[in-house]
Amino acid sequence: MIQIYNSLTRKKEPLTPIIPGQIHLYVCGMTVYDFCHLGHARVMLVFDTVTRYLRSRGYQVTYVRNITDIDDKIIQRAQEKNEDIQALTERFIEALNQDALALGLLPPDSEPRATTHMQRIQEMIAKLVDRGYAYVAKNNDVYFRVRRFAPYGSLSGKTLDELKIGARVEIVDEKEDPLDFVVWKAAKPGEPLWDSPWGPGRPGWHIECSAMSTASLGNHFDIHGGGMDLKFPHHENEIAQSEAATGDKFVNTWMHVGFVRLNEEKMSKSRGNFFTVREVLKKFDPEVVRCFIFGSHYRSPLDYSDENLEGAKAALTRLYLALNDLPPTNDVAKHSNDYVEKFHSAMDDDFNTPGALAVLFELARDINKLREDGSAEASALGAILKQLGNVIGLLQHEPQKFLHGGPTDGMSSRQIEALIERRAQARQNRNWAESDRIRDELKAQGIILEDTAGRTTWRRQ
RNA sequence: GGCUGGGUAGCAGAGUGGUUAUGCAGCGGCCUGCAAAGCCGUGGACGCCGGUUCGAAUCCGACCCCAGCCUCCA
Repeated sequence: MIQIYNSLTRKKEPLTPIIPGQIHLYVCGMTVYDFCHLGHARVMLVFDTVTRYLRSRGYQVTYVRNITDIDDKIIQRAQEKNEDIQALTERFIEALNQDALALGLLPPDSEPRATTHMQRIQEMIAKLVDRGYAYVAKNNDVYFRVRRFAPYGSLSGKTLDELKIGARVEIVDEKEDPLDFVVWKAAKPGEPLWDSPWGPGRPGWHIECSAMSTASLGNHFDIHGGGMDLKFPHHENEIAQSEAATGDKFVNTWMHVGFVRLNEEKMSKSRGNFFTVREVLKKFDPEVVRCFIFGSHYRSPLDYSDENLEGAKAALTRLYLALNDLPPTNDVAKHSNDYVEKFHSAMDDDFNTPGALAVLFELARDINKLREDGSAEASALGAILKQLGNVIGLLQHEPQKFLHGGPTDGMSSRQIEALIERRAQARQNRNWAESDRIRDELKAQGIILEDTAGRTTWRRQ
């Protein structure tokens, strides 16, 4: 039984699909005015793995990840750069696609964009206005009437009065209540606009996701995900708008991914303390990034540092070393089900990837042991290791390709192998001084040699 | 101030009312020309104070500390 922690109830709950065997999943994706950083990568990797895992367990998953391509920040950035808004968003959507590909993310089943959902957005706003949940203010903005929606605050655990005490919201005279939020913004000079029954303008951010998610997955769907920082107000507002407009329950399970931190501080665009995906991938293999992200639970904070990435690399190298040079086999390992069950029980428990990784390390150890005993069963266990690794997007390379991979500015394979050949001759002549000199020379270039079973293998540090 | 999440061995990081997490690092051994990798063994932990219990790091209560949200943010 798969259990997922639901932010709405603050409890782990059994996954019970609305339509048996199917999971409809919506994730708030990027606002495209800059490159993805590691925080975005974490969210995308987590839901990539949620999707992969649920599919491996037999669910038919529909994974929708939206693109916010109209928003204050985008307009602001376009003005700063003196660039056309659409040119700017297209540029960063292309960058997003490159990063997603580099990270080995499965493409979502659909990637709706806010700008292509204007009709749906306006239909929802019209319903909200009709039903008295939203009102047109004197400045022609349309606001959601927060006090009209009784459950408001249930996701974030706040009451309206608590919110009011700490309110930092912009005071707009036109609002009936300072906590009311905008669903349609009247056009300002120089800003992009769409015609609407309330005059020319553009949608508020929150209504975009309400419209895109319900358009893609129906009024009521299984899982909605995003970063922790979206819980309030974004997701709280989505619930209010969607349920007020459709009259249906919106989402069963809310999943929120913890922050990536840098020096104990949240990594974020507004603070400017972030590493982009492309910067990190210059230094580390995408699977190393995956291994780093999955080394902690998706809801916990995760501290980025080069040391921690190096640790993930060492861990992943251990797994690949266990798989390296295993002869192929069609045999099935005797105890394979034990490992698979253990892996599943970790993942079934709210996607406990660190627990799942621990099973992979157990497998690696048992493979190494069987190898030492000269048992042919090592290969069969290797197949299980690879299969389970693949479920979370790891161990997809040929082991040798991973071990030989790394910075492309170093020595070429040919140069390395020539030196290994020279060293082999020295060793044959029991010229240990020369042999060790060559090994040290390679070490200085980040190449590790291993003499095993009468031959020498190498890998990049 | 309110709300949310967290404090686990040198570091990272799961989990659990009594029995090995796991990875990196340490120590001892095996293997090796020496290494590396690997295997075996091993030390070291659950923020503080109370309570419940035969037994709590795990449950309950208070407290301290950290991060985040309450304005845009994944």
